[in-house]
Amino acid sequence: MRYIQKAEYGVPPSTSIDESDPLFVQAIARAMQVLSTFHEAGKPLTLNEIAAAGGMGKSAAQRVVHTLRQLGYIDRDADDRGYVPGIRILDHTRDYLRMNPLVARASPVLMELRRNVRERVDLSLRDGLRLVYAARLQSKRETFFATLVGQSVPIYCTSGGRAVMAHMSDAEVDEIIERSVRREITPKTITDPAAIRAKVQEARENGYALALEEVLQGEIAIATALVAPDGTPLGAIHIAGSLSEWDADSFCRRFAPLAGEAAGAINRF
Amino acid sequence: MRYIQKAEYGVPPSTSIDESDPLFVQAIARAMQVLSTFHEAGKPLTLNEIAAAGGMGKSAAQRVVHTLRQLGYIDRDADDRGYVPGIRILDHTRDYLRMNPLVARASPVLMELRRNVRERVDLSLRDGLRLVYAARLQSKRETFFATLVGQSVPIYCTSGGRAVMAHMSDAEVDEIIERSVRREITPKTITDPAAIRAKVQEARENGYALALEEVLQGEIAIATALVAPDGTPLGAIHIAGSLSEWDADSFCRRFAPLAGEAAGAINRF
DNA sequence: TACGAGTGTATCGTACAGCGATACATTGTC
DNA sequence: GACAATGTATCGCTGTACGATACACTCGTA
Repeated sequence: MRYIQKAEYGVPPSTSIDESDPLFVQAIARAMQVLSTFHEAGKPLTLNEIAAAGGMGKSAAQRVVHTLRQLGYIDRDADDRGYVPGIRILDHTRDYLRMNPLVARASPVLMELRRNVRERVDLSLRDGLRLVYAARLQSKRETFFATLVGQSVPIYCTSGGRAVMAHMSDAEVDEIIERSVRREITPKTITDPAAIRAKVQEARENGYALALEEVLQGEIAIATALVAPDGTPLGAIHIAGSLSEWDADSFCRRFAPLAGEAAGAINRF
Repeated sequence: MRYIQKAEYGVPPSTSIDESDPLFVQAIARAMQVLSTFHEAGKPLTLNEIAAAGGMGKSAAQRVVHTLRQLGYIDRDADDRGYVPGIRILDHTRDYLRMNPLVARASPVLMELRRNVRERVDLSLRDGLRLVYAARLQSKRETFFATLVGQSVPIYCTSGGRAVMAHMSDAEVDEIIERSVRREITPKTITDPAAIRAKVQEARENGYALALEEVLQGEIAIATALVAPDGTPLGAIHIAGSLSEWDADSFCRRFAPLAGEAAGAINRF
């Protein structure tokens, strides 16, 4: 039985450290930490692995896993060889998507956009230094796992990220660049701060952002930002295609106006 | 700012009661219960509402919410009017989908199926008395919210549910029918035990299950079961279309063989 | 077939984490 | 301007969750 690679580019948590907060319930934190262990996992985990990864004793892990299992948030693997995330998680997924007003507003527009664009269309939301995909409308050729809800990518080297940064002050942009662990995800990934700033500036001028093979070989993507009424960027709309079918110029000429229209429709309520 | 209806047909948990289990950490249970409060919510919740819904005191709710907020599993509403689920939830969504072997195996087949079928294609997984949608490939006309990952439907009155029941013993089927809270979700919903058993029997003979407007007006759906090597049904593949474009006969003639093929391809590893 | 290293499970006395009542500060609604 | 909501903070007591340890079981290997 094969399991899918982790392949998570963005830094997951960052969750700034919390200590000696009288309202902070550490049992809950541990539970979430145990669940988060799976972020790094490529296969079902054993109790000891969970304990080790979470920096807790075996007993603690035992209790937490036991409890989460009772509740359906953790399951035994089909072959009874380890623990995997449980299906109850999906209930919360639905709640999140349903109660996020941006997703709610964006969705019909996104569907409409997908009708006019035969390429992949995504909606991503900003979370710290990364963008998390909340809705993904696949094009025909992709694999499902390239388009998972919940997948996240770094801000510094993606079209969506740059679209978002374009709506920030230079200071904020610098801070993001600074705090991001920049690495060459592909050979084409731009990691140099000055170069990133230039791409952001370019996005400001064009009204959309462009990224070429910076996260995935052969992929071209453009994005436009979704902003709150006060101008704060909240996420982005992406259109992604293959360089085997498009060159950068024609891709932009064709899709930039559509992406811009869509973002505009969403941004003015 | 509008929020999406809850519209959850299936009974969410069932989570059999647990008492005085020495390994059971109630703080964790409370955390999950707080998160589950959103299942029933149509709008951002206040602390008091959360406390009341969870049957806990205000202080307890305060601590739990505070903690979950620190960790990113709960956020303040955009207008700062209440609490909503946080984005960190999506990270776990990804883990679940990625580490579920059935989803992994089924996905490519599903994509292929969608290519040949211009209608909506879904993958659902069984959880007790309900089916939870794990992957949804929209057709052109639907709204996004009709096709949310994590949405769940009852087994007793859906095509997928009947496909699943078709692979169970009569006793098991009866138990499901018995324990389900059967109500007429639409006027066409079949709630009579004998009638349900007949539909299951029909599914056994045909190799696929059919449901007409039992959950959604105007919707026709057929489904085939996904089974474990030992024969236990784990979920189903659905193809759903509109009765404004199809009559039942031609829908089945056209799609039943495709659905059968797809399920077959998945079931033999 | 016997070993041993790895699983998951069960038990138990103790300390301190989390409990809940209560009081306060802030908002916006009538 | 008074009121009924909201979210926030404080504080002693108690019972929950802690972690060490011992056990049962399933593997793969020798």
